[in-house]
Amino acid sequence: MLKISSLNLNGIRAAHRRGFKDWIAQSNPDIICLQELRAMEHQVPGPIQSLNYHAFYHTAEKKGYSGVGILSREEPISVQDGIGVDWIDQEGRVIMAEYTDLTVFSIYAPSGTTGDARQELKMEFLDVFLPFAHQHLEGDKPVVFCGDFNICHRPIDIHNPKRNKNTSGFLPEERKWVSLLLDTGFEDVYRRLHEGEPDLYSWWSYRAASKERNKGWRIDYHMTSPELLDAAEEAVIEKDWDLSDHAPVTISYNLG
Amino acid sequence: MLKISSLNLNGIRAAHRRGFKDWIAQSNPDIICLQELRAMEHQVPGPIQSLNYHAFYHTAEKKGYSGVGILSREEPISVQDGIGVDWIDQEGRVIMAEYTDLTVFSIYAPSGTTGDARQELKMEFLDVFLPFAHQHLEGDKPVVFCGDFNICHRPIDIHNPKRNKNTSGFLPEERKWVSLLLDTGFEDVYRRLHEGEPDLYSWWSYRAASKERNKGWRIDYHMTSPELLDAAEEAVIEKDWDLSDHAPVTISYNLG
DNA sequence: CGTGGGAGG
DNA sequence: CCTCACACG
Repeated sequence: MLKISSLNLNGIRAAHRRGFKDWIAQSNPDIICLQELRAMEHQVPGPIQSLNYHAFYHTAEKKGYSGVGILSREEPISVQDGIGVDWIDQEGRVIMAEYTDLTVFSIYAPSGTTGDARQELKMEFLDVFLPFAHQHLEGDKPVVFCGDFNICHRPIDIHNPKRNKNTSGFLPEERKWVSLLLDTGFEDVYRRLHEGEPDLYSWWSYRAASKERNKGWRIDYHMTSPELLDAAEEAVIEKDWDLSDHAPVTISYNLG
Repeated sequence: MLKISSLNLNGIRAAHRRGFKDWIAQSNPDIICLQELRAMEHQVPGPIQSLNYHAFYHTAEKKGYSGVGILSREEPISVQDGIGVDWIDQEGRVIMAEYTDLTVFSIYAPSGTTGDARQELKMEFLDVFLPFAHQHLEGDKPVVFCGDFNICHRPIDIHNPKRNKNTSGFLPEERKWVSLLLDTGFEDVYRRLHEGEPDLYSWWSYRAASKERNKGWRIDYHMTSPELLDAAEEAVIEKDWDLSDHAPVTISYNLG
């Protein structure tokens, strides 16, 4: 069994203070895909650097901003940063680690909530991501794109679909993009293992006590090649931990 | 008896969180001279605005920076902001409240620790302050200039005089300025009531656990006209409170 | 509401 | 070390 977690940390230093190490000790994933490090590699807290994981980070040029990483018990065969577009790679939004049996990505799509300019860049990221993802889907290894896509797919994935239909993260063109991804070979494994179940979210605003009222969004995904859906045995959102405004999305894959 | 306190708050909002109201309730000064409000008047916490004091503030134009104020149980006859020099008055460093029996100032001298340019402005402030103070000394009412002068007068007023002899706040020209003030009619009342007593400080750096080791500086003063020295009965630095990096300097005057 | 940076102390 | 303003989410 291979346990893979995806977690937007909202600052690896803050998450460390909130018990990131305790969560690792308890949940014990084989691979952890991290987003929003909000730190340079040398700023990662020592206790996290000392964990018994191989660690790879792709940080943003801007300090305290974005950044992705992958931790894994097994040493990867190769690691690759970025997607090949300058502005995206300067923001530290894509990292890949290739293992013997599968390839893993940690993905952090831009947020569009701060204005039109950023929303346009978000759509540009999605446009660039789609062929990039397909190219890796056509490789001969199973592949999983874990991460914060900053999009809710369907009304069931958001606590208030009506009120948010014009909100970045739940816009028709964003939702269509996820549908397209799923119609062209990818599987939203968490949802496939929880079809029709409402109130399952991975992010809650820090405002207005959203989490205790479970007013959330499901914007963190494992987007996989088909064989990983078949391999998936359990998918959980670990919302009892308060590591950040996101919860870890953890899926156990039986790679046989 | 008239109890007057001087306190650099290092942010009135932070001081409020640290128990400013509790200190007032317990110490119960008649007049409180405040420095470093680091807030606009509308940002002063409601519970402080609701205290049974008349409150007057002279804030800086720059947000979150400097600012002085006077709280008093008695309503002043008049209040005056500033010293008549634009850059000083834009920084909110001087406020006066005139009462029936005395005139009270709250003073916040610039810090020179951030570089030569600010050190020069500090000296300019001191140059402007001296004739301003003397002009009020020659009025017919007792006068007290309470505040953070950002200068230690003598070796006894600082925990490490040798190491700090070239540090802003303990420079020869700054120390001479205080001597000049005291040689031309003003009294450092706290020191006069504690002649020769070492280890009495009003400020401790937040770094290196300075306060618990009492590695401090005495930079907060009541500088008074001579009749107020005669009236002074008790002078205490209330260092048991942790309201900011400064402690209240509280003196009880018997105005007969 | 919360994180991180940076100025100012 | 601490406070505040600001950018970003």
